[in-house]
Amino acid sequence: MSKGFLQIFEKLYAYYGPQYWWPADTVFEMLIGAILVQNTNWNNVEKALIRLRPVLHPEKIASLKTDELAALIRPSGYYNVKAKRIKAFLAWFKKYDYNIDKIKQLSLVDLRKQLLNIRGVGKETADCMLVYAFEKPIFIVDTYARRLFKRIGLQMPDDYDDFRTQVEASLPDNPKLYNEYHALIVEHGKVHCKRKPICYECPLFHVCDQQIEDNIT
DNA sequence: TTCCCGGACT
DNA sequence: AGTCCAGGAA
Repeated sequence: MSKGFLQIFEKLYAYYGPQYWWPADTVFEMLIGAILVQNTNWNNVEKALIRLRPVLHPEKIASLKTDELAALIRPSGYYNVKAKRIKAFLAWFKKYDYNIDKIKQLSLVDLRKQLLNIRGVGKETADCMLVYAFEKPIFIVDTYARRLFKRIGLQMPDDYDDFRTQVEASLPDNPKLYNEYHALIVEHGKVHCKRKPICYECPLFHVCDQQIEDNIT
């Protein structure tokens, strides 16, 4: 059991410390950021959020035309697509009077289904919203998690939900844990477990199957 | 599979 | 000039 998902979490946490995610001033900003960050690096999302700041409020963004919104979020890339997605999300959000607390009262399963019904919100985006906006306990499967667990030597399912439930099976039902775990995996993916891995001083070196010959640096 | 798309980094 | 990035839809 040296390669359990909880043990991996603990090693990452011991090395990187608390990550204080999601980096946003308000829950609404987090929700918008979750759409903006799709297949985009965070640096470009920040540029878009700075331009959005003056209208970073549900009613204000809803009152913008889609192409006006697209112009504002241009630095994040895919701006025409993302403008429509933000609009679609807001249409759903409005049904709850833009009230986060009302949405939090929904069950995880019900809320997740509703989020996945929004055009432009897929599983990863929905789960990010569930964890970082609505404080629900769910494991976020992203490219960093797939790469990390595969590299460590665990054989994981390709299917998103199969992957997710397999990880969740060995973790306590704690929203704070899932919040920290995803943040730690992203940080680890950026610092050590990159596409071309940097295994020097990797906190998971001793539980990883990565061949020594790959460890140039 | 292909399209959507900017910006930092190599 | 080429690559990569907190994806999702058609």
